[in-house]
Amino acid sequence: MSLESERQRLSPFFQFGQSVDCVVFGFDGVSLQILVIERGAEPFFGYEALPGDLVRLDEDIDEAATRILHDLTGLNNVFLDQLKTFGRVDRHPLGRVVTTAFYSLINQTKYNPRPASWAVKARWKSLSELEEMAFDHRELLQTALDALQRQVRQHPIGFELLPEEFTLAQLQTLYEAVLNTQFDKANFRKKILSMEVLKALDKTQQAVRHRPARLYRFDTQRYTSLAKQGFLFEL
Amino acid sequence: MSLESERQRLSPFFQFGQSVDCVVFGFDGVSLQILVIERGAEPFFGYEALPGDLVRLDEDIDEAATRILHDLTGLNNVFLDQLKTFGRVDRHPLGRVVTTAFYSLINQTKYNPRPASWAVKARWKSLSELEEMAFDHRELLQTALDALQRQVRQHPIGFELLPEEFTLAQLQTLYEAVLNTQFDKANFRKKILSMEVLKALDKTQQAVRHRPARLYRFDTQRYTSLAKQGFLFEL
DNA sequence: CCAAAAGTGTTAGGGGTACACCCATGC
DNA sequence: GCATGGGTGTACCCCTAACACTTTTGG
Repeated sequence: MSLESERQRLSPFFQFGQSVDCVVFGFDGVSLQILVIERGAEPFFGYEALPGDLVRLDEDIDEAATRILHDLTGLNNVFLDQLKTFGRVDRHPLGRVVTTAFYSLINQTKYNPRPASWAVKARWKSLSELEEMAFDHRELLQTALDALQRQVRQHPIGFELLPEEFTLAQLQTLYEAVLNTQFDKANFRKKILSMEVLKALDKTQQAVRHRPARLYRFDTQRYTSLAKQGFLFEL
Repeated sequence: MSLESERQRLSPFFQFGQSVDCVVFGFDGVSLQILVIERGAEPFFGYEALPGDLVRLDEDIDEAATRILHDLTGLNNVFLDQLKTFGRVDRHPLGRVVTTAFYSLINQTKYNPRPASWAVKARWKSLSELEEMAFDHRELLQTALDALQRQVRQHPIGFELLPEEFTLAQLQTLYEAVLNTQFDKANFRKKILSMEVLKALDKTQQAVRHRPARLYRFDTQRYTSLAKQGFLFEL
């Protein structure tokens, strides 16, 4: 059987739509938030949804996710990772659309709202504020949350949510918000510092009415070289 | 804009093919193996490939994976988990095909070879025996291996690869093969037994020319109830 | 008795937990 | 000085790694 005859035989299968949806996490210093848009097109016009779009025929799936994130936030080089693909037959009213969910962590201090063509507006919402969502987006979100809680303990990705310079207390608050737990201050500090992936700066907080905290920066190079030697980030 | 006009506007996007590929792991008592087929159709006729097929328009993606596995092995209710979706524009010569990779763990003693329509034949190969593979299947395989090594340490999935009744030595050998390491016998036993997820049977090995080992069985119920209380399987 | 693998006990050290305490700043 | 959070030291406990040892079978 030739390539061309196979193409003919299989052509009825080529009727899928492929989309990409992004779960974008941010942190406002107190609680974990996600970026939602209000849909500006049918179906689910006016509903809250995750930012996403159909993938173009000449576009890699990863590229599509990067494009969506850039259109929405104006940011490049943000943390972006594939999560899972959702392919229930009836998940989209317009036809057979398979969606691949991505999750992204962004530093809220760098965020520039930029409603894209498919969105009326975008805004941050904490998890408790969320209303009904379009499609199966609630399920995608829950999957992303589970993944984040798993990943954040085993990979140094929490830093993506903080400003480049941060205090250990901010870092601890972030972990407590994401994991929904409490850590002992002394032990948290010892653990994170013992990994030697933070660079202590000669700077402190300004204008606080208590002893100012030292600022730190995540040392990407150091982490990369440790990781090559088998070092595992944990908790 | 109505639903119907949206359907019209978006129809040019609905030209994707969606496929599913399965990385099926097995264990022969010595080393980790995967199930490969020899392709019986173009493209890549005659090449080794992962078992997979195009998803039908009226079929969920998960269903397609289950179908493929059943057609190939005759087995139902096997461990099957989604891995990752591969969507490079040029990954398939016949057109734009996005594939979702799954990985599966099966008990080789239950396996019934059953070459499906799309395969000339299926066979077990250890990792070192693998030759060039069709499409980007080598990449899918590597991703599956990484996932397996991560998952097997944090979830009690190794048992899926063993007979229902097994010795602790078999279990240790399995872990050593998957993770490519060595464990101290005494410590391995203490660790696994301390989790209390194995049921000790009043049976031993037969016809071995040394002291016969006790047989164990994974206690699914026990694990489920422990997991609900926050217990985490580890190593 | 010997070989081979099953199965157990002991010890030393590292890492985590709990908790008490001191330090620097603004007001 | 006081309130507020930053930052540190210590004692205990458990888990783990390392390793030596005993047990049970077939031949």
